[in-house]
Order: sequence, then C-alpha cells, then structure tokens
Amino acid sequence: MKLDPSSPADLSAQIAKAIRDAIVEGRLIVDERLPSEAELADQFSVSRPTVREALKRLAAQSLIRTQRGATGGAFVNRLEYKDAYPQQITTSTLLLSMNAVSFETACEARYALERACAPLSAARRNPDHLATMRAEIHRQGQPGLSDESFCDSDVAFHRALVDAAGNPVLSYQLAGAVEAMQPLMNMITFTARSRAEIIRLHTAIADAVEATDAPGAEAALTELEAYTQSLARNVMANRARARTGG
Amino acid sequence: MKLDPSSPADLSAQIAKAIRDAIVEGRLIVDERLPSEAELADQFSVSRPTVREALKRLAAQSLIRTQRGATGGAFVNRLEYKDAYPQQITTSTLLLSMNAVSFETACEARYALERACAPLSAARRNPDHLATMRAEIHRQGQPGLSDESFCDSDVAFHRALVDAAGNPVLSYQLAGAVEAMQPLMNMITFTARSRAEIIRLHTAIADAVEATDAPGAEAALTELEAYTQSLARNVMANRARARTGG
DNA sequence: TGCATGATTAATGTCAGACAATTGCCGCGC
DNA sequence: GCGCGGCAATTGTCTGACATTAATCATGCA
Repeated sequence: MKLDPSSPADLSAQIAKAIRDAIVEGRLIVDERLPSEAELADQFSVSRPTVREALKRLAAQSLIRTQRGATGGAFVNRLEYKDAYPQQITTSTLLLSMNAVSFETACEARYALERACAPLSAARRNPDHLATMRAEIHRQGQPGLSDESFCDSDVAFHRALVDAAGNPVLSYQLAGAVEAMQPLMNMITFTARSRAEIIRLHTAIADAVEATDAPGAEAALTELEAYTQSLARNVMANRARARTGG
Repeated sequence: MKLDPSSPADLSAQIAKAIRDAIVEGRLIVDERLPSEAELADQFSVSRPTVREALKRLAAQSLIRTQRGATGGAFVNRLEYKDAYPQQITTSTLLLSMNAVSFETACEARYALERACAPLSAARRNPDHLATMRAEIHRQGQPGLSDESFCDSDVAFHRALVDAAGNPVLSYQLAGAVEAMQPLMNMITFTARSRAEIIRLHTAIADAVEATDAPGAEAALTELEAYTQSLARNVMANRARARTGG
C-alpha cells in the first residue's frame, strides 16, 4: 500500500483510500487485524494523528472497528445490513432534501421499488409478516393516535411488506428509499390525508398479499401512489392559492 | 450541540454525531461554515485533534468539505448523486461479498429492481437512451471483445435502461445494485455464458423499450434473469461435480 | 490614481511527544 | 490448581508547535 506524494489530497484521505482499496479488493479479509497505529505511521511515513484521522474515516463507513487494550487494534469489520442501514438512510435523506427532488419523482421511485417487491412478498409472506401488517393497520385505526405515531406505523407497515419478500438485498435497498422519503411525504400530506382512505388501501394490500395475489397487491400499491400524488397536488395548489390570494 | 459524558463512545464519534444530526435536521444549512476547529474544540471542551477526527468522519460521508486558507474552514456540503454513488457502490459491494449473499438472492433483487424501472423506461426513453443501448449491443457483438470489456458494456447497457426511466432517485438506487452485483455475476457466469444469447435478450429489451412495450420489456428481463440463474446453477453443479469427482 | 506586490492573518494540515485508559496475559503466591 | 496483581501493548486524548494555504490589506511605484 503506497501513497502518491504528488497528490493534492490530504495524507489521511490517501491513507484511508489505500486501506479501503485493500479491503474492497480482498487483500485484507474480514476480522483481520490491521497493524497498530504506530506501525501504520511508520509504514506510511506519517505521524500517528494522521493515521488516526485515516482510520476514523474508515470507521465512519463501518469498514473497520477498533478495540482498546493489549490485544486491541483496528479490525476489518464484517459489514452487516444493520450497520449499513443508518448510513443509507442518512445519505438518502440528505440527497432528497438537498437536491430538491420533487415530491413526484421521489414518490414515483418509492412505489416503483415497492411494486417490485410485491410479487415476491405475495409468494413468500409468512404468518409473521401478515400479523405485523394487520397489527399496524389496526393501530392506524385507533382514534387517539398522534400524527407521528400514525407515520411510524405507516413506515412499519411498508417495512413488513418489503421484508415479506424474504430478500435482504431488496429490504436494504427499499428501507433507504422508504424511510428517507417518509419525512418528505409527511411534510406534504400530513394535514391533508385521510386516515380512512390509507387504511382502506393498506387493507387491500394486506388482503392481496395474504391471498398471494401479486397483481392485486401491485394494483393496490398503484392506487396508493395515485392517492398520495393527488394529495400532494392538492396541497401544492392550496399553497399556491394562499400565496397569490394573501 | 451537547455531548453525553456518560456515553462509552469515543468523543470524536459523539462530536461527529452531534454535527451530523444538526445537518440532517437542518440546523446547519448547505454551504454554511462550521466554527473553526479551535472554536469547536472550545465548545465541546476537547482538544483540536479530537475535533479533527470528528470532522474527518463527516468528510468521509461527504457531509462536509474543508478548505484551507484565511477564509477556509469546514462547510456543510451539498450532497450530490455523484458523491453518493461511489459510497453506495462500495457499501453494496462489501455487503454482498462479506455477507455471503447467495447469487440467487442477489440476482433476484437486481432484476426485481430493474423490472420496476422498465415501465417508466418504456414510457419515457428518448433517442439518446435507445442509441446508447443499441451501441452497447453492437459493441457486445464485436468478435475481439475481451471478457472485461463485454462486462463493462453489459453494465453500460443496463445503466442506460435504468437512466431511461428519467428518475434520478431510481438511477441512484439501481446503480448501486447493478454495479455492486456485477463482480459477483461475472465470477459465476464469466466462462459459461453465451454472448449470443445475452445479445439476443438485450436486443429484445431494447426493442420492447423502443416500442414502448412495458410488459415486453419486463418479460425480456425476466427471461434474462432466468437465463442467468440457470447459468449459475450449471456452474455450481459443475463445481460440485469437480470437487466430488476429482 | 491605479495596480502590482509583499506582509499579515487566519485557517487547515502535519508533526512530536506525552499521558490516560483499557484489556489481555503471564507469573507469582497461596 | 487457582486467584490475583502487575506488566505490556494498544487505542484515546491532550498540548504545543510548525508548515501550508489563501484571502486581505497596506505599501510603494508607475
């Protein structure tokens, strides 16, 4: 692992890249211990703080974990879905909020992905998934439920739908999309939406999945998307009217 | 922004989290300058190296950028797709390789996502997308093409298909899935696959998209998935036979 | 007056050395 | 044989310093 002395990048960034490449290319395998910070500093001919900054960069991506003590050190981390989720969600959230993606675009992507799951969910759903979906629908019908709790339940419902597909890769991809989009969706449709209508559509989805009716589930999702999009259009129109009128 | 003195986590991790939360929640807006390292060190009552480690963690996630000089400092970064892509791909690649996701699962997820794009691509494809797809198909038919180039072209073809959907959120999600999966796919099907068959299916996809025939595109993708899965099963069976037989 | 140029300054980047905290390991004593 | 204490290795943190970069401002010259 070598550095490019002519590179304009920070030394810590170069060191991080060198180690990251070694991990991605398999030259460093899972649970392997990296040299100690002092040894790395020697190898790269830099100081220990510089090495530490590089290691922190890698730790931020969950590529390594560190452990103190005699047998401690930095170890190549086995990247697991639970480590990658929060990052995926943070990144997706910021991408959506900072790039001013239109609600329409975000919503379209979300339901397209979710429809992709539907046939698998319908084929493989087990009683646990169905029970979770039904329980969330029931929760959504409780009279005293706060708006925040309703939104949480909404996310949990869709999460169960996606998990029912039994494909962790899909769950990972979808979780980012669904959870990152939720704040955006709430912001737009919070006040306007009808809980009864959403519960109706959730029930239709659950029924279709329970009946292993893939087209039915896709159709219900399409209907939910259309409802959400129409809500958003109304909210936008009202806002525009409020601006011009007041 | 405060720290929890009783937390077992590193100070630099806590500081990074505090700043990250401030960015995600909008208390720090794009292009806003953070306090200087010395000021942050004062605010959090830690030393400058500790603050620096925290900032490097955020820089690794492209949440901030730093600039040297008199008017320099750390600035909240506008997260863009081009910054998020490499991270998404690195993470997806490691998730797949380290978690020993079965080829079947990865392949299923990839084609499910791609089929989700197909209707949108069929509806919105413009001449550029079609030209790219046709050009890549033509390239795939060149006699002297190396295996690596064929794979690159394969990725480019599917990329064009996804981009034709005209939804950057979908492109972002799919790019990670497709590119991360490619090495895995190659490893399995490199030797066994028939270029002619793949070109035939690519052509079928391009034809369907050109004809705005969404079901046709989905069907061709399904066929391509089935072909890929059957290849993988053959390769696996041959390997098993080689082990037991020799 | 206007412009080029150098000094100033403020910030990040890097270094060196030290101490604190943690944790496994080894040897010693009972 | 077992428990316990010290030892050593390693990361975590601090202090202080210097190097490097880049904007700004004052200065001097045309």
